[in-house]
Amino acid sequence: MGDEFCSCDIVHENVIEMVKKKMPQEEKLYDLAELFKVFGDTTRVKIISALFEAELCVCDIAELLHMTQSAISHQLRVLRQARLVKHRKEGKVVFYSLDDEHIKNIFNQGLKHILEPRGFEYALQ
Amino acid sequence: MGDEFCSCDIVHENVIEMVKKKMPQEEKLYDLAELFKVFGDTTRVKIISALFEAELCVCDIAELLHMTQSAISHQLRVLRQARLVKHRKEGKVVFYSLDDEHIKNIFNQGLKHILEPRGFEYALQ
DNA sequence: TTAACATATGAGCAATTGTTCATATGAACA
DNA sequence: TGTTCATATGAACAATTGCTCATATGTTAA
Repeated sequence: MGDEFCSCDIVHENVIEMVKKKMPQEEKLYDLAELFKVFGDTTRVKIISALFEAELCVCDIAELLHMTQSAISHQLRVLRQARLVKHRKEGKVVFYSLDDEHIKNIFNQGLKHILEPRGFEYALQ
Repeated sequence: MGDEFCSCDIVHENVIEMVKKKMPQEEKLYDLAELFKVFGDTTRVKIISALFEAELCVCDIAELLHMTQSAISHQLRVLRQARLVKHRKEGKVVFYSLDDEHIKNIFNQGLKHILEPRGFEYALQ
């Protein structure tokens, strides 16, 4: 028994079967990773964080983050495609804002983890 | 006024100042991005998802995900360093489990976003 | 229409990342 | 002690990513 993927013999087959049955579909987990990937960049996190406070145009964000308009525009595209921001045009100016109530929750849960005091065992790592 | 970062003149200075004051420290946002980066990989998401169901040894995970022991071990290292999993040794075997109550919340909030029906405007993108 | 401007986008490049392969570590047992 | 086995780790390589630069798009005003 056991695939070629692990050389070991002590695989706990019954536990594996149980876990396999309970796990979400592969596709959902893939999408989930794709979503978190979007949150996994400092620039994008900053943009999201800024949009919590106010609707902003591309130039505002560029100015705020001290980055080029192009760089911001590229990242806004990623955020748009992930359905995290929406935009509203007013003449030449495009205003961006957050598009989802879940975003703040995801964000805050993440912050809770970050701010949690580190246990003893981790001080050693 | 305005830095060299954005060529535009219509920057909303007052809004920018307000947002700048309200935003979390740069360092916290960096750490947050680092955390989400860990969630932003299919293999790691699968590992976390599996550990929701049961404590597993490295070989179990490798078998479950049809991946090599080495690949899994490398990823467990990343998860350990992000304080997302903890390990327990029993002889030669190392059992991994989740290390944080927040993880499930982050995960579930992400799933809510994924599962949300897409709005009309996004069908066009 | 033409000029000016706000934003979007494609190509290119450097930096980062995830896997594989080979090997090291460290525990159990003969 | 030496062997076996479960896991960890370093180097190398391919794939991905985020930025820059140049330019395209689309809107406003002269």
